[in-house]
Amino acid sequence: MQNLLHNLNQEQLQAVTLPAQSALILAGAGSGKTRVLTTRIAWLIQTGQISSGGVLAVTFTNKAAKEMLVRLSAMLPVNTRGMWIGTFHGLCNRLLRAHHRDAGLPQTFQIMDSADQMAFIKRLLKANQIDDEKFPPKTLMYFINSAKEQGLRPREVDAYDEFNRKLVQIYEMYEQQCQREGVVDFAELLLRTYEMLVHNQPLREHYQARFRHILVDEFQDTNDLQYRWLKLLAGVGTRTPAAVFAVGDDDQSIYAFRGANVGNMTAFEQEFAVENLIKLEQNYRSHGHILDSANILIANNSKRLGKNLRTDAGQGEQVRVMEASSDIQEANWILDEVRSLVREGSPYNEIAVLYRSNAQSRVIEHALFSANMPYRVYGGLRFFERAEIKHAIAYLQLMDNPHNDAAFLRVVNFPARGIGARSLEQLQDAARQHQLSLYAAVPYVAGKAGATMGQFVRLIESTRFETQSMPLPEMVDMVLDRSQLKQHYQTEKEGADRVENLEQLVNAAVLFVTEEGFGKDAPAFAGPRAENITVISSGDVQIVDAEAALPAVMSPLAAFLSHASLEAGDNQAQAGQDALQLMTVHSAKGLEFNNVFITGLEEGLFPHENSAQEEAGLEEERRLMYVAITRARRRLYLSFSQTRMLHGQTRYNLRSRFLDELPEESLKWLSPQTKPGWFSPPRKAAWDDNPASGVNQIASQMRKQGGQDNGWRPGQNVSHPKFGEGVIVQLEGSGSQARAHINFGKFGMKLLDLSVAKLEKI
DNA sequence: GGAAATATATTTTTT
DNA sequence: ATATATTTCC
Repeated sequence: MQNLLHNLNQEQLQAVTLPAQSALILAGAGSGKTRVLTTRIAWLIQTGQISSGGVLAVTFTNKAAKEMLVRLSAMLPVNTRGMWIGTFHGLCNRLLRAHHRDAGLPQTFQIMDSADQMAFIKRLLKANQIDDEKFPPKTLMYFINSAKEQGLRPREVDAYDEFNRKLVQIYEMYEQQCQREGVVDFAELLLRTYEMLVHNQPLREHYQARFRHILVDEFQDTNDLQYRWLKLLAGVGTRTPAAVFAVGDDDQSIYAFRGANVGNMTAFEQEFAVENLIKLEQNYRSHGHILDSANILIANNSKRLGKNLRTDAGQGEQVRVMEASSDIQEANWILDEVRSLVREGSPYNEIAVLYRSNAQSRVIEHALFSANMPYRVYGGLRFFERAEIKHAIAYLQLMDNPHNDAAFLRVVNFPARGIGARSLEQLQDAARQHQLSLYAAVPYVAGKAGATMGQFVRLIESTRFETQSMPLPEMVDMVLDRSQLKQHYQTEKEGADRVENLEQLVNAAVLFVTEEGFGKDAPAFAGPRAENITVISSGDVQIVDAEAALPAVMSPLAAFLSHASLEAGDNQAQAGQDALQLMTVHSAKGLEFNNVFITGLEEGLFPHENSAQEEAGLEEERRLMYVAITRARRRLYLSFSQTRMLHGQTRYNLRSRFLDELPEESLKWLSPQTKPGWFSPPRKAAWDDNPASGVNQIASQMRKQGGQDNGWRPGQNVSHPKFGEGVIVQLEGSGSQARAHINFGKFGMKLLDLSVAKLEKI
C-alpha cells in the first residue's frame, strides 16, 4: 500500500483515495492523469473494497486501454486479462457477444468500420435507385450516426420536411439491411448495448450490481450516447448507484466536431451527485515559460471549469517565435533548428513538428527528405486498412458469416474470376426478390453467371470445411492460399509489399491468440469455452455472466475479426529508428516531447477558417493550441509564414491571433518583429541559404501575379474602417471592376470592390 | 479487366 | 497542387 501511494502529491493522493462515490477529477495536461486512474484501481482492489472483476474502466483508444493494463499489472499481482478494461466499443462488443440473443443479434455479427459503413450506404442507395446527388452518402452517414448518438431509431426521429422524411426512410432501410447481413456499425455497438440493458431488467441489474466502480478516462470526449450508457450502467437513480470516477480536462476538449460534448462534465457533476471535484494542477512536464503561455492563452476562453497549471521546474527557456516569408522558408528554418538541437545532443524522436492540417506536412517533408533527415509522419494508412488486408479479412468474414454482402462483393471477383457487373446485377435482383443475402441468392441465378458464382460459393464452403478444426493462424494462412490472394499479389509486379503484409497478417493472428489467451490450438471456429461461462440464476431468469476475457465470449475467429475492425493498428509509419516526429496537433494529444515546433500559426489555418466564424469553434481551436503548447517539456518553437501554398494557390495570411494572446515576456522573437501581415523590407537572413526560397521567390511570384497595379497587389497590408487590418490575398477584374479578396483575420475573408471600399495601405 | 481521362474536394479522427 | 473517386474508352 505504501508503495502504491507514496509517490503521489497531495491532490493525486486525495483523488486516489476518495470514498466510493462519484467524483470528477479535472486533470490538467501533464498532471499524472493515467497514474491517478490506475493507482485508484489498484488501491480499490488492494484495500479490498472491490474485486478485480467488479471494476469497469473505459477509455477512448485501445492505446490508452493497453497502457492502463500494463501499468496496472505492474502494480498488482492480478490477471489483468480478465478485467473489464477497454474502449467503449470493445466493452460493448464483449457484452453483445455474450448476450447476442438478448440484443437480437446473430452470434456471428460483424463490425463495420467507417469505410465499410460508407461503402454500405453507397451500395444501399444504388440498390434502391436513390439519387446520390440529392442524398449524398456523406450526409446520410452523418445523419444516421448522429441519430444513433442521440439514441434515436428511425421511428423516433422527428422529420419535419420532405427531405428529412426521406433521410429517415433511408435510415430505416439501412437498419434492415444491417440486420439482414448481420453487421453493426460503431455507433450501433453502443446503442444496441444501451437498449439491451434498458429493456432487459435482470441483465441490467446484474451488471449494475457487478460494476460498483466505474472509471472513465478522457471524460471530456464522451458523446451523448456514451454519457447515457454510463448513466445506465452506473444505475443513476437507483438506490445503489455505482461510484463513477471521471477523469478529464475541459481545456483539452478538441473533438466536438465528432460529437464529443464537454457539457457532459457539468451534467455529470449534477446528475451523478458529485461531491468531490478535484483539480490536478501540478504539472510534471513543462517548464515555466511554456506553462505560462498555455495558461494565459486558455484564459481567453469563456466556458471553462477553471484550472491553472503550475510547475516546480523553473521558468526554463523562453518560447521561440519565428516569422518566415514563405512556407518553404519555414520548413528550411525548422531543418536548421533541428540540426542544431541534434548537435546539442537531442535525439530526433524528442523533437516533434506539429501542424493544424495534414496538407501542411508536404513542404516540411520535402525539406527533410532533401536533407536526408530521418522523420516519421503519423496518420497514414493503418495495417488493417490496407487493401490487401481488407481483402483477406473479407474472406475470413465470409467464413464466419457468409451473409455479409459487403465482404461478398469485395472479394467475389478478386482475384478476378470472370464475375462482372452483369452477373452481379442478376445476383442482386435475385437477392432482392427473395429477400436473401447475395451469398444465399447465388442458387437463384441461372446460366453461366450462376455457375461461376456457384464456384465461388463452393470455394468458401470447402475452405470452411477444410479449416474447421484448425487454429486461427493456420486457418488464416490456408485462406490466403485457397482464395488465391497471395498468388495474385505474387504475380503482380509491385505486389511484394502486399505479399509481405499478408504474411504479417498470419503473424498478427499468432500474436493475437497468444495475447488474448486463446489456447494455442483452439480451433478458430470454436465458440466460447464452456468453462468460462458462469450461469447465474436471478429469480426465474438465468443470466449468462460475461467474463471479460475474450475466449469466454467469442471464437478466436470472431475475436480476430472484431480486433481488425476495432483496432486498425498503428497509424504511424516506419517505427523503430530514431526519427523526427511529424503529426497534426490532434494526433499529438496525449504525447510529450522535449522539443516541439508548432508551425503555420496563421489566421485561416490555425485557427482554421472554418472554425473562426463561431465563438464555439474558435474556442475549440484555442484549446487545440493549448494542447499543442502543453506537449513541450523544455523548448517550444512557434512559427508562421507570410505566404503559403494552399490548394495550388499562394495565400497571404495574417499571423494567428493566438500568438498575440501569449505573454510577451515568455516569448523570444527570432525574426525581427513586423506589423502583423506581409511585407517587411527585404532582409538577408542567416537561415535563408536557399536562394530560390524566401523573399526572392515572393518577389518573382509578385512579378507573375502583379498585373495592373494601382498600388494594389497581393500581400499588401491594408486597413479598413470596419474590418481593421487585413492582407490582400487575390486581385480580380480591372479598372472600376477591380475587386480584392482580403483576409481580415477575425472578420474572415472579404471580397471588396476596390473603387468603393475605403481601404488604406499600411 | 484495366488503363486513361475527367471530375471533385481539400480541418481535425477514433472506434 | 494533389489525391481520390468516378466515368469512359480500348
